[in-house]
Amino acid sequence: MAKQRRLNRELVIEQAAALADEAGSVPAVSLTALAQALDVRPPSLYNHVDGLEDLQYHLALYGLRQLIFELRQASLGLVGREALMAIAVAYRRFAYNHPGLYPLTIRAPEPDQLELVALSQELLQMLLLLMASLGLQGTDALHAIRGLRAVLHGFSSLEAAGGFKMALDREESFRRLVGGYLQLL
Amino acid sequence: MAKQRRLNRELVIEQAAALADEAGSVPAVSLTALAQALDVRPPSLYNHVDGLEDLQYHLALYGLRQLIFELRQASLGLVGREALMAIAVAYRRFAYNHPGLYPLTIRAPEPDQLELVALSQELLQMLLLLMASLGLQGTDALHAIRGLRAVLHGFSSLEAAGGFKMALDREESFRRLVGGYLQLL
DNA sequence: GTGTATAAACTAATTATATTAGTTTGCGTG
DNA sequence: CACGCAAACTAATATAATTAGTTTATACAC
Repeated sequence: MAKQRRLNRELVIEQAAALADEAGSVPAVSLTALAQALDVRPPSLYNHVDGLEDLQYHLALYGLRQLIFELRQASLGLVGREALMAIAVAYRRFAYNHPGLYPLTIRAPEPDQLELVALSQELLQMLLLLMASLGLQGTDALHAIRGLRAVLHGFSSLEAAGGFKMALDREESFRRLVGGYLQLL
Repeated sequence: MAKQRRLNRELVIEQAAALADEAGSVPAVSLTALAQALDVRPPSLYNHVDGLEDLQYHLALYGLRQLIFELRQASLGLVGREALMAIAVAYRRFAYNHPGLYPLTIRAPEPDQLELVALSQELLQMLLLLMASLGLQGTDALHAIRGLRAVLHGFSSLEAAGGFKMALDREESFRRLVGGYLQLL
């Protein structure tokens, strides 16, 4: 019953992501709680992750990778406003389903966080292509992307934070907001 | 040099707010750091605040009160889209100037947090009046308010998080997004 | 003015967390 | 099959929040 080797970084990150989403928050994932969930002593985690900060960095990578994947899936084969609407729906769903992971996908990467920078670029590239399919280029496209992100992040994070508790259809609010915004482009 | 009585809850909250905004984050305000800034031992803070959670609750109140005040100031004497644009500018500025306090103004109040609920109502009421001045009522007004909040919170929080680091005028992005949204109403 | 009750500070101790150092051991590779 | 490494461990340290119990400044009654 001792010192079995069964962990690796991926398992650690996955378990941490599960805990974060269950708890609905990142700081709820302590190394102690994570170690407990993995049936291991806290120091053992340092074999796979370089402390709490590093764990959160890898969680951010994990979350952003998954978000990009789901957005890509959602927009497969679509172009223009249809593609953007599909992305909007997928974005909102991701934030809703992953209240722990989602906030990590937002923080801007430091220049030295190479993988995170690369993923951000990837997402930007994907949106640039879609904007182009809609006829937008250059600074117009960039302003449009900033606006889209603001709209999606704003709605999704307020919703995830329980901000829309009034008895009023949230789907309808989302449709009006995103539909309206896409019309503007 | 001993046991002078000089603190009260207001001083404690104000210092905590200052620390939070300096550090740009709420969790950076530990009771230890706060006590140090006030030249007091950590347990002494319990005479004014009922622990860390209670401190953060009062910080949220403090922040939301200030936000509402600034939004009100900004829209004084204005109606319709002009008023909403003024509010948008003030909202963004608040988030930018108070990176520590701002996130606290977002979390939805629990039903038992009476003062916070009241402040939320106050803000909602203010926006409802402005929407009415624009001819919007009932569910249309509510959807419009949700959209506005999403737009403002989305842009402001992404900006405050350092999310718009590309060399592209942030003012212009903001003008386009908010101007466009107000046109839709 | 003096005495006293209270509020606000304190010290001391407990619990929980992250982290480091140093040790043991399972297990794949040569 | 032995041997080295990686991954687990134990032990210990530092910082944070919190509680209990103690001291004392100060406001107010008399």
